Amino acid sequence: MSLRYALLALLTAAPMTGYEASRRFQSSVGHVWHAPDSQIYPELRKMEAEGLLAVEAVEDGGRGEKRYYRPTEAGIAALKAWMETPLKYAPDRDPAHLKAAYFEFASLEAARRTLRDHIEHYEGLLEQWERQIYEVDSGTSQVLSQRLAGRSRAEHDRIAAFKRFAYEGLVARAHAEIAWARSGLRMLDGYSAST
Amino acid sequence: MSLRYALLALLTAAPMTGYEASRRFQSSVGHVWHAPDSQIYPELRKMEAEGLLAVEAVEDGGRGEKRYYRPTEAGIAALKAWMETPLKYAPDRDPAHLKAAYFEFASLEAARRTLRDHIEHYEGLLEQWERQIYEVDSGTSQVLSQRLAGRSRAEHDRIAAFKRFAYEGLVARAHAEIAWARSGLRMLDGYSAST
DNA sequence: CGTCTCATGTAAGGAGTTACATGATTTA
DNA sequence: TAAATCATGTAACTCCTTACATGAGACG
Repeated sequence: MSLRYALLALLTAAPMTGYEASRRFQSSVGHVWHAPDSQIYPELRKMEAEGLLAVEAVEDGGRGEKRYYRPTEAGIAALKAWMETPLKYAPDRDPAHLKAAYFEFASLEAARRTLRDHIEHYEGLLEQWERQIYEVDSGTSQVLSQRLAGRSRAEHDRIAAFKRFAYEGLVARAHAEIAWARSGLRMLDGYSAST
Repeated sequence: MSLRYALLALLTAAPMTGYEASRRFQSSVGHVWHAPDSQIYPELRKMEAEGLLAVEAVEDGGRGEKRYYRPTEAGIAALKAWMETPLKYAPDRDPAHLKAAYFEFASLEAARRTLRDHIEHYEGLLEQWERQIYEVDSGTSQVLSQRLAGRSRAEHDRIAAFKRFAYEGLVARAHAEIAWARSGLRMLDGYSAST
């Protein structure tokens, strides 16, 4: 259910075609809510049908038309309404911690490998998220610049601060995961030394 | 796909009926991989059909029979094989951080409320997870005691250490989430003071 | 001449959620 | 006598994943 709000939020920056939306999704909201093209296109259609998005069709030199999506007032209202309602937290489902809890069924090498993979995984994300923070700070994010166009200075700061805040949380999480996996590797070292 | 491994892991502690499995699931593996009854029963049947579980049916005084599930050798092998294969990480999909990134569409009160809810949510989980650690340390966990029955002392320590390790990771995560939300509340205080 | 990007999806299937169904027995 | 627990699920639905389809123009 969050996908539609992620899309609405993205489209408030500027009207876009489905293609643009799915490209930019990945470089902005997608860091916090992933969705593949195959989900984005149908969802845009559905939102159009429900009156949350308006479409402006533009001729595109012989090869059909481009469909620019833009949130309607109902769309903006839906986004705001979602913001006012409490979140539903998805129940915990974490394969890495599940595996770790049952490492007695794994070989020592496999256990080490999964922890190293965990570190690598979160280091990759960390890099992404830190780059996002950098882009917010330096104003190099295209989506964010569009979003800020025509807003007051005070709004700029708030909007950027919120993005920064969200990414900071993810960065902190990545650090916690990496620290955890490292402590696990140390624990495993204790067991390999004794056998 | 992890559900079946969570179930296999649970059933290695002792043979159980579907009902017992779904009760105990919630007080052990369920903290790390949630699943409702409606998913557990069919999955047990499927695993039985695939030869990963064996069933011993016991008469249950007039009202039918109880079906005790126990992992077969193939089941244990499947669990071990899963342990040796690298994890697939689910793409990021985090409604709390999504919301936070677009707080400009929320009222100040709603933003505060979502952060306070976030804190409350993770404080609840923290309590659960810390209780799990306590149960591991004090030997009060029934599932864990069954699992340890008939194993050597060295194995005891390892097995308990892995459980502890898994929960420590979750505890660390909860602390990180709480700290993040608190910092968000401070940020919002800055904005409410200035308006 | 082939691959990349633009531009738009469909189709099949698995995983998870929510709500409901049934009937016995134990506990308050 | 009502509610909780034991014991077992089914059914309908949404969400997400994976793989495939098509056809134009641009780039090397």
